[in-house]
Amino acid sequence: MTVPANRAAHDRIFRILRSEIMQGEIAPGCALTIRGIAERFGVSMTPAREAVRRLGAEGALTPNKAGRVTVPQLSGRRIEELAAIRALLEPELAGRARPRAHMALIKRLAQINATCEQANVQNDAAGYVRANLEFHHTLYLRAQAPAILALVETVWLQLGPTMCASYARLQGAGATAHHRKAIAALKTGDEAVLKEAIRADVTRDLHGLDGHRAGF
Amino acid sequence: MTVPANRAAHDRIFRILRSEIMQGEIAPGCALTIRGIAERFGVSMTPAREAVRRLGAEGALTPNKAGRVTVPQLSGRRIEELAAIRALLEPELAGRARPRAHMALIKRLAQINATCEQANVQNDAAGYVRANLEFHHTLYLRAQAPAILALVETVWLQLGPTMCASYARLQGAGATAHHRKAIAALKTGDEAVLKEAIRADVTRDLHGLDGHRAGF
DNA sequence: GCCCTGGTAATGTGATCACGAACCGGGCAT
DNA sequence: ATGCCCGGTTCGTGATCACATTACCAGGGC
Repeated sequence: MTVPANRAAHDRIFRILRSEIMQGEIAPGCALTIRGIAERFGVSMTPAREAVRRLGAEGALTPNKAGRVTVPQLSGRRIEELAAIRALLEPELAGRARPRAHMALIKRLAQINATCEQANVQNDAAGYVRANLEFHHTLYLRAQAPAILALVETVWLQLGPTMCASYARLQGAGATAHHRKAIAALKTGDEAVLKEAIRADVTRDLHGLDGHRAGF
Repeated sequence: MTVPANRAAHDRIFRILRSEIMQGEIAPGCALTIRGIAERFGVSMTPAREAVRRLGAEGALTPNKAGRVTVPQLSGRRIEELAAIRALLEPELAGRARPRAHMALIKRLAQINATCEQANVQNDAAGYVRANLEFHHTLYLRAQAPAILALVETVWLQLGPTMCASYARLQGAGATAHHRKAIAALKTGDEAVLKEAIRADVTRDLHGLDGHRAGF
C-alpha cells in the first residue's frame, strides 16, 4: 500500500496540486483544508498534510490566521518583485539555452506558440497560461540549468493563480509577438535579441497584473 | 502540548534545522533520519517528518535512493548555477536597499563586517559564514523585497553546507574588501558601484568553490 | 436592535500503531 | 574460499485516534 501506482501518495498529491495551482485552476483566496484534500484523493490526513507543507514551503500556499492555508492573493508590490525576478532570471536561462537550441527545438517552440495563439483567440485563460508556461519551460529545459529553472518555477507557482485570474486584462495585447521574436532570434543565434525578447515578454505579462491590486 | 513554546513543534524543528544547514553546521552528505530528528527534539515522527518535507521542498535536503534524505553534495555545475543566481539577484536587492539606507544601517553593516574580519583572522569558518550572511541579510532587509529575499535565502540554504565545508580555500583572500567597497558606495549613494561590489563579492565567494568538485 | 456569551462543529496538531521495503549480517552450499 | 540466501533491524509511509484551538451560530441580556 505504501507505493500504489508509481510514487508515494503524498508526492502524487503534491504534484497534482502544484500543477493545478501553477495553471491557475484554483482561484486566489481559495482556502484548502487538509481533511478536504485527504477526502478528495481518498487518502488519510497524513499525506495530504505533507503535500500542503511542501506547497507552503514553495510559496504556493500561505498560512492563514488559524493555521489554515489559502492560495495567496498577491499584493501589487509582491507581483512587481516576482516580475523583477522573472526579468532577471529568464533571460539568463534563455541565453544558456541558445547555444544548445537546434532546429527541432525551434520548430517545437513554434508549435507551442501556435497553441498559445489559438488559446488566446478562444479566450481560453487556462489554456493560454498553460501553453505560455510550456513555451518557456521547453526553451529553458535546454539551458541545462536545473537549479535556476527550479527557482523560476517557484516564481511561476506563486504568480500562476493571479496571472490566470487577471487574464482578461492582458488578452489580445499581442501576447505571442515576443515569442515569435524570441524564435527568430534563436534562428539567427543573436543572444542579445533573444534575451531582450524574453525580458520584454516576461515584463509584458506582468504589466497587466502590476498595479491594479496595489491597495492590498 | 500542541504549542510548547511559541509555535508549532514542526515549525520550531524546521527553523532550527534550516538555520543549522544554512550555517553549515551539518556536513554535506550527512544523512538525516526522521526518527533520529524526532528523538533529538523529543517529539514524535509526525512533526519531524513535516520539517524534513519543508526543507526538501526548499532544496536544503535531497531524497536518497530509499526515501532517506541527506544534505546535498553540490556538483560543480550546480554551484555555478547558484552563483549565477546570486550574481543576478543580490545586486538587484542592494540597488533597492540603497535609497533607504541611512547612516544607522551603514554603521551596523560596518560592525558586522568587523565581526566578519575577526572570524576570518581566527579561521572560524562557521563564524565567518554566519557573519557574512548577516551582512548581506541586513543590507537586503532594507530593500523591502521579501519575495526576492526569500528566494536568495533558499539559494544560501543550498550553498551553506558546501560553502562552509570549503571555507579553507577562500579564507584570507580579501574576504571583506568587497564589503568595505559596498559600504563606501552606500555612503556616496553610487548605485552602480554598490551593485558591482555586491556582484564581485558574491562571485568571489563562489570562485573558490566552483570547479574543485567538478567531477561529481 | 445590538452586542455579548455560550455551545457546537470543523480543523490543525501530534502520538501511536501497523505495514512494507531496504540494508546488513551471518550461515550454508557449491 | 566465495557466492548466495535468509533472517533481523532500521526506517519511511500511511492510517487512526485523542486533544486543543478556532470559527461560526444561536440565544439571551442590555
